Amino acid sequence: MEHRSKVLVVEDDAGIRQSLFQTLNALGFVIGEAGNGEDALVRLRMVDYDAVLLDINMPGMGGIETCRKMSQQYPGLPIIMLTVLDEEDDKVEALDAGADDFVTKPFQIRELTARLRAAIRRSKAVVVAPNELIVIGDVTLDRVRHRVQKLEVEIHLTPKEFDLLSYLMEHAGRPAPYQRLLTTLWGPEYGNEREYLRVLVNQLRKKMEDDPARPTYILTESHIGYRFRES
Amino acid sequence: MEHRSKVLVVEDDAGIRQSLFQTLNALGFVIGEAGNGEDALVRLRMVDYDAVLLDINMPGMGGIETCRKMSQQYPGLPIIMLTVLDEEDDKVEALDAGADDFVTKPFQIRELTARLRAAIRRSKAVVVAPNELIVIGDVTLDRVRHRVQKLEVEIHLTPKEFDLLSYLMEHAGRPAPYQRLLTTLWGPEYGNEREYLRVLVNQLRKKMEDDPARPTYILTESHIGYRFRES
DNA sequence: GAATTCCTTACGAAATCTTTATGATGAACG
DNA sequence: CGTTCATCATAAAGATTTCGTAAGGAATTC
Repeated sequence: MEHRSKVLVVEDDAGIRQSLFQTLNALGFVIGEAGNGEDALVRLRMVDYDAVLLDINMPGMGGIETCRKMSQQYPGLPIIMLTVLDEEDDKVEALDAGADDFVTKPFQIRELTARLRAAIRRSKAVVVAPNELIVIGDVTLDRVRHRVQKLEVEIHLTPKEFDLLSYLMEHAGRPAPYQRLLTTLWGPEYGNEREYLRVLVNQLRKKMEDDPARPTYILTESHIGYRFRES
Repeated sequence: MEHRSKVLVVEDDAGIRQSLFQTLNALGFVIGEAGNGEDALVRLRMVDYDAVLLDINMPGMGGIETCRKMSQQYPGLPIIMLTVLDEEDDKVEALDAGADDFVTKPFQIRELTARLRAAIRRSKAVVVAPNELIVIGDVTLDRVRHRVQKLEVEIHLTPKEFDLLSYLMEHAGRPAPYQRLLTTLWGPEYGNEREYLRVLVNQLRKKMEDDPARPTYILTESHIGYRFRES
């Protein structure tokens, strides 16, 4: 079930590469390795990676140049660069070359994975947006046919309920503030009518949550709004 | 390889200035000197310094006033003030005037350079990574998803708690004065209600510190405010 | 006109925020 | 060296806001 993200590690130091391989592999990532930029580009042509971990200091085609080529050839591919402390100027260049984020060596593996996951999540989110089909967990929302299914079973929603769910699922993972929900659902002049929202959420939960009192899909962010759980 | 940082030392006492010059120069900094505030501002126009070391007690335009002018004219320029022991009010004023950090005289050169380097690193990092993910130690704060994790496990925070942590982590390493925290969290009319802040900090510590009585993340700067530890 | 959808109100429960009180800590002072 | 005073930490109670839920009526659709 759980989709293991594929990450390409590009690093000339075989020791670091090895250690990254072991650690990330143990954490559930599928790792590909490359010792230089050219090699990395070849591997990208063969395998569909979810992200690239790229050392900025490499002999031959350097990290910056590799980064530029990658982001040209594979726009949207998350690239995280490994930089050394106090070489902040490199980062500006790297950003320009299309890097998404940085981790400075020596790094904590926790920070690395956190940024890696965040970058992958972001890249996926972009794909979802123009898509007419959103699938999260057991729930499938078809924006074209205006239909919602949970575990292959159709759930009948009223138009307002559908719009709410649609908005929440599109922004799954991040809280949707009351105000935004109200204005997108009812119009700009409605901004304070939270009661409407409460009632609507309640109806929606009754239709799609196993236990409306203990929701697992539509979660409430107290004082802020609501958010759909992510994947 | 290592880019030597340029630091402007502003200090009226020629002896201290001289000694700072020698020490910092030996440690790899490129030093510019100014004997008063006016002179310092002139030099800033000519050279692109990475940081300023500014004595708070100076004849003519005092350190505070100089600091205010500098941070207005060069926002983002790290300013570290040299204060004398037990002049807490000066420190608050200095922070308010735009200083990043301070070192109390008499100081250890080690502490001075540590703060100096930290301030420079921070200033560069801000330009480079306007990131929604802040990772410090075991704590990860995601501003987009409005979530905080410590060691991969989620910590539930109320909105106020989140805002406080968010501000502290964003400014990690430098002291956040009461006043600023109060006005950013409660609004401009709140400036003296330190009790609120104390209680809020206490709640936050209970949720994220291993031992709230001996905090390692949210440190208190006596008479000044609070400071999130850096990396 | 029957069914569906939507709007509106109401109220107990829960979460969050504010306020007060008390003990601990540490610096200032005689 | 003990006292005084201010700040800080902490707990706990009280006030306020927000949430969930049911229910009734208006508007709309079929």
